[in-house]
Amino acid sequence: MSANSRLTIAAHALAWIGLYQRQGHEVATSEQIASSANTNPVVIRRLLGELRAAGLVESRRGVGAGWTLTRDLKKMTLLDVYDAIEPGPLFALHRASPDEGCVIGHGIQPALQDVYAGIECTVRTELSKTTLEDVLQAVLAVPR
Amino acid sequence: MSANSRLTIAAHALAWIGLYQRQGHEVATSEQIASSANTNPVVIRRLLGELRAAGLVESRRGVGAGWTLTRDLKKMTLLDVYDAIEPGPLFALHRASPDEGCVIGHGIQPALQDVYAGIECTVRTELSKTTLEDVLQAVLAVPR
DNA sequence: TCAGTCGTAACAAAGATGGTTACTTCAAAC
DNA sequence: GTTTGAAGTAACCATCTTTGTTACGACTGA
Repeated sequence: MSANSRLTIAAHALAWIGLYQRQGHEVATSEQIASSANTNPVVIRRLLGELRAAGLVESRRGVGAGWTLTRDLKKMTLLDVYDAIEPGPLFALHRASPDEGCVIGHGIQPALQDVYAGIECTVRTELSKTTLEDVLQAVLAVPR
Repeated sequence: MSANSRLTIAAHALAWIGLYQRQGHEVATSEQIASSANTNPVVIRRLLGELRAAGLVESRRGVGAGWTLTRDLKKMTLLDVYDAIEPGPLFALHRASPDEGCVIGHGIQPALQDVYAGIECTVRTELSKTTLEDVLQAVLAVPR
């Protein structure tokens, strides 16, 4: 597995809902999205549930239920999605606290924390540059 | 666990060896490093083994055995370490291939691949800006 | 009342990471 | 040649994350 594909699936789902709505449909079902992404509807519902908590999508229940976007894809960036579904940092510090009696053990965590913070900052900046509309247009631009 | 701490432990080990050598010692043992990082010597040997494969450190066996740097910490960046120990990409594509019959399913992977490649590129650039000497100096600068 | 879809719990499978033990191999020192 | 200390490495386990799957309750429009 190595890396995780949650950002990929979330972007897939949002682009799918956006295109579907643009074609005149009101709501998209987790079943439809799962079929396109080749995964299980529950996986989609779980992921969209997190996006809903972040205010990116809404869901309706009952007959004719499904998912809708809360705002245009132009106003949604990959950073919004990332923040909604990725809780932890890119790099972790020590699992167990290093030896405070050792010079290295004492200073290594603050030292690395600064470096890691800088990297996370640039990643976030990069993610914020791409909107889901950019993603959708790039998808549509791929030749068949 | 969430994220992984391999880069952290590797940087810790390299800084430790570097400082130890600077203090006049020839070789550092996995036992000593593990004690400072509060982990198991085998974990250190495994990690240093990968760094050795990348040419960053050397090991000697027999009595008085241990680990040495192959070059100065100034000429070693976090990117060198990252490349030595992190095989996979930051973000993964779909685990199972999406539906090629669907417009989104067909174009989503090339579209996201471009975005992800750009992000990896900036992360690598950031990592290459910090040398292990920078890390060691930052460690030594932390007040007791 | 019915039917369709979300909401969610529960569980399993798989992979990554890290910890531990145990044994082999090596090379310097004696 | 024997001893000794440390690397090399296999094996196993525990934990965590992610993903897939089944099952069933909750909701709501027709």
